[in-house]
Amino acid sequence: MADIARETGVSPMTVSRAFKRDGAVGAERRAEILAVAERLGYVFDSTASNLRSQRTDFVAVTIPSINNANFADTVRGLTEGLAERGLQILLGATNYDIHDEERLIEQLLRRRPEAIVVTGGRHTQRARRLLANAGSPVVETWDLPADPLGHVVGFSNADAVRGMVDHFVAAGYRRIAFIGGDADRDTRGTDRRAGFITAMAKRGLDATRLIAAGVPPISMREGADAMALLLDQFPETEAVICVSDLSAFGALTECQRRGVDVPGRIAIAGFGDFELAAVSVPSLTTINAFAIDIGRRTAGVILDVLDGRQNEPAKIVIAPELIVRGSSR
Amino acid sequence: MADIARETGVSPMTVSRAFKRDGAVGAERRAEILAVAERLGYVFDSTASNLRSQRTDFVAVTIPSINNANFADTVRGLTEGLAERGLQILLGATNYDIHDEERLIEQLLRRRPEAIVVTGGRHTQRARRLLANAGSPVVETWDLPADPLGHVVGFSNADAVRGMVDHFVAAGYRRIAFIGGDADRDTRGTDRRAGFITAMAKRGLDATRLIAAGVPPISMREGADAMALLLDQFPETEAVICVSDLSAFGALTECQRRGVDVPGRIAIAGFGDFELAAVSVPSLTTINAFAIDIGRRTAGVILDVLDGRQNEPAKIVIAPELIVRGSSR
DNA sequence: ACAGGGGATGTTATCGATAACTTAAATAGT
DNA sequence: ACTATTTAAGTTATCGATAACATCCCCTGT
Repeated sequence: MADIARETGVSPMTVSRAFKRDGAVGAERRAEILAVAERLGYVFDSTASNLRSQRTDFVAVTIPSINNANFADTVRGLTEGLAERGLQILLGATNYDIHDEERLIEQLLRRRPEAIVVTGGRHTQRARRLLANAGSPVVETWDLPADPLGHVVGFSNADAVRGMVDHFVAAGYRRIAFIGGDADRDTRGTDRRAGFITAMAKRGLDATRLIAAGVPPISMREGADAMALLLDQFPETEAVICVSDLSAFGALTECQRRGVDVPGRIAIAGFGDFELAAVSVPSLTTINAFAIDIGRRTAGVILDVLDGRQNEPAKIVIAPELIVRGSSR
Repeated sequence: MADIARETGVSPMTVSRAFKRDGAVGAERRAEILAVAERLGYVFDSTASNLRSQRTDFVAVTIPSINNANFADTVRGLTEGLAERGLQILLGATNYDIHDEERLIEQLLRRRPEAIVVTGGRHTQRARRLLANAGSPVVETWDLPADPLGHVVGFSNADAVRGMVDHFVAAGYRRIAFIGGDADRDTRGTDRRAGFITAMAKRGLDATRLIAAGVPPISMREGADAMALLLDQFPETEAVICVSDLSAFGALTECQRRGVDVPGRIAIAGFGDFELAAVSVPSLTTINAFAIDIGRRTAGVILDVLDGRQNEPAKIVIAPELIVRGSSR
């Protein structure tokens, strides 16, 4: 900046102002400064700006995996919502592990983000403390934690699956199974299974047809393997709810390989309304959790908080939508 | 740090050293300092560190879309390879648009990354200038640019599709079509189509069965629409190569909806070896571009450059693998 | 016993932009 | 015509860690 200032015959402060949107600089002078900067190949150094202004224009985001269309959609909604204010996403993946999450959160907080968005409401004790002390707004998403750390934009995974069970029972299915992972690593998956069990139990139905298909998040392949197990172990099953559309699709393909009619012999439901679910043959009954809206609404909350329009912890409840398609009645 | 120093009875410099891996601090003293820091709820402030040390421990990465399993895999490979050195990924999406890419690159360079990884070898003139002047190593991936900016880890998209055409011709197919997007936004998609055309032309085969199915990247749905068009316009087609596995799967489902036998009546191939391709029924013939290896190798190049083990521009050529599955002979 | 070397610690100045304050000029208002 | 207000600059000090250099102490070898 000093070079540009010398070249233009102004003070460095004026150069600094020329690089800000609302900087108090005359229009032609600003144009000249920016032209000189471009000619010299100058690129603004935000590390200095970050330190002095105590603003980084980062929003930290943790998601379980970047290779998941649902979370990617949430990130997209966030990115779009925050871009207009010049806020950049600093993204990290937790690999569905709350200890990895703790490490990641600490790393991210060192960068002094303006806000931090986490996926889910279950964290290690230390992660909770770090977030509470961070001084920046915290938003928990994709869940409705009983004891929120700050703001919440999400829904109850358990309730969503309960809705699916209710629908299946109303449609006449009774012997219903659940396919999920074999550990509590993926807290959303665990909540979905819990929702299945309570909904079945409430109606006096057998809630023990549970297939565990590998370490969460389970893949299409694992969904297929799970369906194979299910057909062997519980051949009388009429319908199966899978923890995600990916495993549901895998399960569907296993039926196709075995010549098992879907939905005639067995109905299948997934979760997440991935594009796959709409396109596959048959298309998949599923639950749309409005992933991109979670991102958009989260961005809205963050902007409101940073602009002082929102002071109380926000709680935005997304209502997942049941989508009945060809894989079930 | 000053507070911790006072509390512990050492100088701030010693506290600073205690937070570095190889800092010259006695083991018990370091433990005491870290304990005091934890008790005070101190979180290291990297903004100051970034400025003074002129190191950010960021590696900037631009990908076309985060909602793509291939690019997500590359990011995963990168993340894993760089994590051991404490390097964090700063990720941005270009939306398959080189003008968005230019803006993104400028934004990212302001953060002074240690290196920058871009997807593809086609950039705006200004983006090229920015990258060339950045002073940090540049790696172009997922392509083999004729005029590289720096390091390259990739493969020829055109050659990969040529290999697929060769295979199809060897398998006896002659009337072969290509399904892709309708614009040159996605340069990899454009290269793949070009590879198809030259390979067909070289063999004297009709290379005009080209279906454009919407703005790249084309979705499963658009792949299905494209297959509908193809079956109407060129009903004699024996095989179709799709720009990606997603569109190939969409195309497959359209055949299933219409009762068109795959591969009996028409063969289908995709690109990318997404999990979908291995699981679907029939499974999809495709090309594995080893996305995760691109990420790993790129991480390797970056570490080599930063450690001074690599001074010349690296050119790492990945050999895509043809995977023949049930959707073709 | 003493030079030489390495490990642990302290001191000082600095990274590069900008917040906060001040000043000068221009414009508006009565 | 003269004060009040706005606009466009300049000055100075600072954000918080750390590079670079200096110091001290302990250990080793001869």
